[in-house]
Amino acid sequence: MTEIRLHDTMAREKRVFTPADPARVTMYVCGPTVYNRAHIGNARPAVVFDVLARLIRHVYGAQSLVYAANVTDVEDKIMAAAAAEQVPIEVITERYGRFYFEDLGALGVRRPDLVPFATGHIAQMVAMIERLIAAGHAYAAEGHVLFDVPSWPAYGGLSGRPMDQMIAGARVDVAPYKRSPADFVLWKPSAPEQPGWDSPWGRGRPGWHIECSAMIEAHLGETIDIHGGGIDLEFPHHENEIAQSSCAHGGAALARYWLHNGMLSMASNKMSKSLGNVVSVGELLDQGHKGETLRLALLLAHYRQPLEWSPQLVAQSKATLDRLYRAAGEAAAGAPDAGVLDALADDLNTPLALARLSALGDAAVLRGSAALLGLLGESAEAWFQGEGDSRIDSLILARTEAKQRRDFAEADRIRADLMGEGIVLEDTPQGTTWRRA
RNA sequence: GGCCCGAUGGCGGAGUGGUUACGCAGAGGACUGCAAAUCCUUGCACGCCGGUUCGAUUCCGGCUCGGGCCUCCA
Repeated sequence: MTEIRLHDTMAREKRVFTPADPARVTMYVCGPTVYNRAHIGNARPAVVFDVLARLIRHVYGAQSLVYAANVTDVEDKIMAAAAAEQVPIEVITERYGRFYFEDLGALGVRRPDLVPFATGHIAQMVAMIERLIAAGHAYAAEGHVLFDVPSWPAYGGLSGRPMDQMIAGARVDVAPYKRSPADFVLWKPSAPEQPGWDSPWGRGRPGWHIECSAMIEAHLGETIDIHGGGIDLEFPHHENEIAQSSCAHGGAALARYWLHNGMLSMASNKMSKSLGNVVSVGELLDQGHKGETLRLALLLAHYRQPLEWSPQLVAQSKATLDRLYRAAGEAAAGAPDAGVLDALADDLNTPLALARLSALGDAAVLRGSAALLGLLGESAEAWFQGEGDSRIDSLILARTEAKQRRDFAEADRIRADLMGEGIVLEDTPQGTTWRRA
């Protein structure tokens, strides 16, 4: 069996991956807060962990993996978006939740096995909070419930931040109801016009971190194999998840391997809505880029490295796919190449896997290997031509006839006109084909 | 200020204690009516300063630069 090695953020090194139960590998990845259209940076973890899911299924069996990714559908930004449109939050979350999965689908991302929504798990969150209070790790104060960070000495292990230093370094105004500046909210009160649920602490809503802990427990268990997400979630989100889950489970580890993808940048800064340097997946698709081109662009760099998004990156991705599809032709997928598989098994080294992919000579092996990356999923004809076009076909016929009577001026004029439309003609021994540039 | 990560050729991007991938772009050639595609050939790099070593791009330290995070926030 192929040995998978993964870089574990907790251990800060690559470790051999050994699932607790190879027949049921559990993976959880933090998903989106659905209040607007996903940008291409948001798509990176989805694509990266989709590749990991494909790899695990290849190695351990198609039915071996239980992959869950949440949707946060109650959060202050959602409330703000709903207020701006004067609609209930469900209108916002339903709309952007659907966009999210449409966009990811275009990128070839398979829907995770489980997609839990936060609002569907309020009861589990309340129950977990009650257990944390009973265990002495949380306390209620002024309608809030806070996690008592000093009660959990191991806090900070993932991000490498000693607790005392964080308390000393707190630079924001500390809410008066907090016992320690490091304490974080598990539950907060809702004003009458805000979405809320009844709880032992009054009508309110959950804090951001508790939803992941509760949904992981509900769907995957106390200790999962892999927990993933963007590196920007390492602290505080994942640190807080660990504290909540470990304290609710008698100290049991939340995850055995922690994986974090690097950030996508644009104009040399992290792509983020607050900075405004974003480009949405929808925009890119509307510009005519194929989803697969965007997917490959995200896989051109190793997942832990930062990646600068640029038109050149997309162009390179497109050129690479053109070449791979030419090599793949209409072959059916065969068994994947061992070199490609090994590259992916080595902490998802997609750049090395792609280099080895380029060197493959057998079209069937190429198809099968690319499938591990979720690439080359369509026929070469569909990739290059899309839908049939009778107008172009007739122009090609006219050009062929011109060539036959050696009227090259006319033939070149037709070719140049089509080139102006972004249609490239290629003469082969079997006749003339066309593709979009 | 604190914690963490990174620095490879025009661009993207692997990897390695000693012969330094691969892709894109570029150059030359073959092929073509001319192109395109394809094939062949080819130029171009390991941030700076020390240390360890027979030998460092690779290990260690410092520096510089860049990026991420620093708690109900993105």
